[in-house]
Amino acid sequence: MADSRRLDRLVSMMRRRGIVLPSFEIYGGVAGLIDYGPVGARIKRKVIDSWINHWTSGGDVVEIDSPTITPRSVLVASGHVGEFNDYMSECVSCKAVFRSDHLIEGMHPNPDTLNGTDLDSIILSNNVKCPNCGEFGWADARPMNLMFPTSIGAMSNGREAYMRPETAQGMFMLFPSLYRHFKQKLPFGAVQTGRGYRNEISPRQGMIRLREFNMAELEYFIDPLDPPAGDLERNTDEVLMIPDPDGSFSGEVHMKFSDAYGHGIIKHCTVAWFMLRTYEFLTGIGIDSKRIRFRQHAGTEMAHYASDCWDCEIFGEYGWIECVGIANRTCHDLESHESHSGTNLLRSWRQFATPKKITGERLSPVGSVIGPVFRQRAGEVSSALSELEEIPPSFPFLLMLKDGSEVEITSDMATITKEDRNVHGEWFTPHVIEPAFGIDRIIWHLLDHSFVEDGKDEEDYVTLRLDASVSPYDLSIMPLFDKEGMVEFAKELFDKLVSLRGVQIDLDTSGSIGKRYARADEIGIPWAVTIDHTTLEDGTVTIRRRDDQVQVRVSSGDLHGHISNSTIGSLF
RNA sequence: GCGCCUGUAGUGAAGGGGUUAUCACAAGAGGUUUCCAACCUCUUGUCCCGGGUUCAAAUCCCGGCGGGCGCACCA
Repeated sequence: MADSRRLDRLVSMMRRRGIVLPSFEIYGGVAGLIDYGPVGARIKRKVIDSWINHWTSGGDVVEIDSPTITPRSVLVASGHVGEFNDYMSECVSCKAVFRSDHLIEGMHPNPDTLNGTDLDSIILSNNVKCPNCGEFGWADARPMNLMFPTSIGAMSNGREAYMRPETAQGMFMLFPSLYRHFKQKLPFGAVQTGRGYRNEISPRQGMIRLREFNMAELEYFIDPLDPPAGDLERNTDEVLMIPDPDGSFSGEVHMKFSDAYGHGIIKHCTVAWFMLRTYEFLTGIGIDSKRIRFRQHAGTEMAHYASDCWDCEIFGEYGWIECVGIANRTCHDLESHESHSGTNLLRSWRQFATPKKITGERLSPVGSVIGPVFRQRAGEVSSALSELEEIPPSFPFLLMLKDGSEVEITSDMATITKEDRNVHGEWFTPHVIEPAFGIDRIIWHLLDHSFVEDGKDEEDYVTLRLDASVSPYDLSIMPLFDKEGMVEFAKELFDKLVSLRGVQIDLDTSGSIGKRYARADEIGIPWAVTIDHTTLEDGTVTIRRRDDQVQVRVSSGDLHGHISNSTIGSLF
């Protein structure tokens, strides 16, 4: 954060050129909401497309898309309703606000399970002091809900719902379909990009903390007994990592991913693999590798669902900012959704290498006795009997039914049968490894790292050195002058090139040629094609490389081929 | 949410209780020009919103909204 004016100039440029701007500005604006303008929206589209392609090109990951409106019950099961409903207490003398459960740390075994009244009485009876001013007066604890509530249905009695705080739940909901799609074989994954919502208390730092934000998440489902990993040797960069300070390593280390896993810093091989893939993605779209680091969460700051967690942080004008979270969510989500929804569809079958021979004893209900004794409940009793895993040592005994009630079973109600059977496999709940990307934060750092100012002729000349994969236009076409048919030639060339699939061309005919190069450089267009007199004679054009202004001359036919193959760089 | 600072064309700034609010760059039209923000002419466009004080408010006061920083919160 050396030059605070650089931040101002970057933000000004982003507004002026239509990259990122405040939303609803003519009505005064809304904190925490931003617009991507005409140029920014193209950059964002390219970043998201690169991201989806990065994860799905291996064939084991598919893209899905699910609603942002999410029924309350889903978010109760996921833990978000509890987690995002913290109570806050306000000091009456200095107006400072604190999380109520943090104030009574150590005074109750589970402070985060308490309601407002309980919290208030514990605060009162323990004479809790305000950490800020030292006074003892507290206002009633009030819930702070970071989720946007809404309701499904136009009338007031609609079903309770929230705008999703993350996209991950959509992938969990779709697990049965994914399981079928992948022929019932782990591992597999699903990605989703889209909006997430968090009603932040005070959004800050431009587009870093937003109330509505773009996220991109991958949920990768694995067998915990057979965790997959790719080739960790394939990237040999020494990457900055900050291991859990409570672990055996402390401080910073520079290490290859394979070594960090080998030394036990990264605990899970799939997590290590996704950290490597994350690093490849970020550097691939132009994030400076020297400004990337991975930080392991300490046990105390772990999100409620995660058992091991790494942040990928990127350094920019706001310091180190978390842009990606890579978490081992274990079986928490799927298991919780199974129990809350009452389904048993969120599991996977694990085939044993060799079938296991089970020999054991089982109770067989005697219908002729159970029927007359239990009447309507006879069916429940019978199934509970045959599902008993351990046979009680003696009769009579008490049998617990599904509804929690107990019945007495006498020896004439069941016979003991021996059974031998082959078990070929078992059902289990898959574990989930989740890389979650904050797209807006990544775009910010792309712009930050690309924003280069150099004083040509004592002027601030701005070049956005975006990687071609994320630049808003593939190239800019500029007729040198507006005469002798140069503009007409440029328009024909434009029409030919934009007919190519996915190619975006900028056509700029106004102002001097130098001004047009400057305009194109400022929004990061990597190539500028100039139409000049020679073009009119032999059909060749010049291509100028943004980052060093070097030009080459090619036929317009060659240009066509190189554009469609994204191989313009090979001409230089 | 609290405290301090702050809000003037697209961007950056100057000014300021009283005629039509100023400048640079940017943008548009035309001219000129044989490749890096050149030049000439013309043009478009601004005092965050609401209330108050006043003969008169963009200017002073209050509130809201937005922005920056610190605290708190959050990942």
